[in-house]
Amino acid sequence: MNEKKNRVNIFELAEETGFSTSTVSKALNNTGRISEKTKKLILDKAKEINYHPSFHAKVLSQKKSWIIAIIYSDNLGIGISHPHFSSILENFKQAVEREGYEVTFVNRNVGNTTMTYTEFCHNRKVDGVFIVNFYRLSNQIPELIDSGIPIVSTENTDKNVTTITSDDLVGGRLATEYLLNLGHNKNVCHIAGPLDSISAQKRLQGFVEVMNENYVDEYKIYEAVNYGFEDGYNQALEIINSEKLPTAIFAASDWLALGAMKAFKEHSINVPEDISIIGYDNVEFLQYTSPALTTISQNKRAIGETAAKCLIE
Amino acid sequence: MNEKKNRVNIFELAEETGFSTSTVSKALNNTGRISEKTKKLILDKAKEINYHPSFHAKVLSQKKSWIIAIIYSDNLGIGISHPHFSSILENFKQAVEREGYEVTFVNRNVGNTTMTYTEFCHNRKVDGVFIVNFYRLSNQIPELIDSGIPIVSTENTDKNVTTITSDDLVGGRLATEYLLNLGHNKNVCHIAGPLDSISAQKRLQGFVEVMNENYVDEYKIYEAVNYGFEDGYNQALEIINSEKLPTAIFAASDWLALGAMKAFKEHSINVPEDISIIGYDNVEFLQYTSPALTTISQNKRAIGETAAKCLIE
DNA sequence: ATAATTAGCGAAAAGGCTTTCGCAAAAGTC
DNA sequence: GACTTTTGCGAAAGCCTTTTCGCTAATTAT
Repeated sequence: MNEKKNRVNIFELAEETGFSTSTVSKALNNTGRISEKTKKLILDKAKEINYHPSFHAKVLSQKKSWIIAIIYSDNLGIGISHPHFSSILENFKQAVEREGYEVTFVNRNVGNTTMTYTEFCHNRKVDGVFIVNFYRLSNQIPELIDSGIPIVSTENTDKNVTTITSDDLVGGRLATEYLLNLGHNKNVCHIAGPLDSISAQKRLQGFVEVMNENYVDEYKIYEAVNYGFEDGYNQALEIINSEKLPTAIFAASDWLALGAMKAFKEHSINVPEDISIIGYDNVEFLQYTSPALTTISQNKRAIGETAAKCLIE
Repeated sequence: MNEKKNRVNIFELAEETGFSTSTVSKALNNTGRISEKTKKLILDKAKEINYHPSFHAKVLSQKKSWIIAIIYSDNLGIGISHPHFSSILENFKQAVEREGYEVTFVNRNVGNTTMTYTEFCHNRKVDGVFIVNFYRLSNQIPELIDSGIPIVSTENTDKNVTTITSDDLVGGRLATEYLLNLGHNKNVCHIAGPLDSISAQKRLQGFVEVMNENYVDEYKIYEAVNYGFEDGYNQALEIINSEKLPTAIFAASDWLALGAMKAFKEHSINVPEDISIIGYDNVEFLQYTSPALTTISQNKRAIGETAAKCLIE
């Protein structure tokens, strides 16, 4: 018995059972011509000697890696700990894991060289890519799309990429209708997200549509620099400095809403007594704070799972 | 020109440069006997034809995968989207990526078989394991420790595992001292975390120590079932039903604190007028809510980065 | 000028799996 | 019973690197 022997491999299993490696392989992968009897024999033995095919060898010889690459980039640099997207990601992860896949983050500076997204994906033989929360789209994305690797995205990336997103138009409408139903039929304002993002555009569109449909023309729109807390704060300051304080605000994200609330509080404007605010995204923890923020919920579970389903086909 | 050719591999690079594959390999890995001239020649060509060594082949032939496995398990089932741990994880990830490593989540049910942690790690040839927030320690952990794979953990796992954790004892003391300095020298209570966790024990210990040192003996301790929002809520109900309402509370986590606040609010007990609360963990978003929760901060960046450093050695 | 090192390089094996293809035996056809 | 088809299995090539070891050619030492 050699002490420093390597892990048990397919040859060992072949030897133990008396079959050839190819037969063993067929048994394990449930493929090719093989009798039930032989298969069972091999599988039993495999379990007995605790054999698991080497992951990397398998990837090398097949084309498939059972790995899905995550492309994630946010402006805040908080990565995985973003309350909204981490939740989408988690649900996505759970869904793909159920199908036998796993996720990895693309990391283009590996070893000494740096690769493009496409190079990374080919190099790793990843089976698919999930683009989530891409801050400003990289110019490498078109190349990635051309490469033919399946992609889904939470952002509107490209006409050729399946995009999973909650319906921002409907969401925008819902939020606005909520405010109208509260009785605010004048002096309503919308703090929009950065309007170069499709989602911000759609939410705004929903807002405007509902306003028009209800013949409300006294509304105002502010465009935030971004979706963050600070941005909400800044916009609120502008609002406070405007001639007439609105009675209701639809903020395009929960962070914007929170930031705005802080500004109002600092200026002794009470929410919701003096001004109503509705947010967007339904970041989980907000249900625990007070005053609880009314918010339009995006179903993160649905987004994550649908993305997974689409990718796996 | 064959159309359906595979990716450019080391043979191609060898052919292009006129050297053998072994020489090329040496050039790429900066190893073995090779002249500077040859090395440069090869590296230049590599860049030119856009060659990147196949990840999986490399892992297969070396022992190293440059992968670190994450073992994560929480009671809430929210995985990666846990506000506290995701932040630690993100910082850890960034730190190891800087060193050329990447992270993957261990997923024991892969393919058709299910593996133990150890099997998974060997199978993937992972170079290290980061255990973060392990809810109830699995009985597979000892086996993993024995396997010799480097491990660090955020939880007190085992005497043989390096554990990176903020100093809960000091934290517990700080929180308690804060309350004392506010003038609460009687009728203070502590909502402890589940006392089978070391961190809960330490925080409690800190509390008791400071109390004794200041000759305060009028304090009470409640043990929450877990660290969550609900648990805090439930404990607060108990507190409310007790004979005498405390004037200050040190909660062992921000969630506990938040849950408690909700209960108090429902019973028209105002925070901080009627009762002071301090939390623990410094979950980021809490700075955005109001009333802002005072909290003992755990430096998640430091934890993540230190863990990374320890693991890589 | 000769002997002893050293530097530079390549052939081949190892790492562990899948898959094609061919062959013999078993089964089915008339 | 002769002929075709199906079935079960194995040899060998492919996937892509790294690494050991031995062989020249170039240096250095004497």
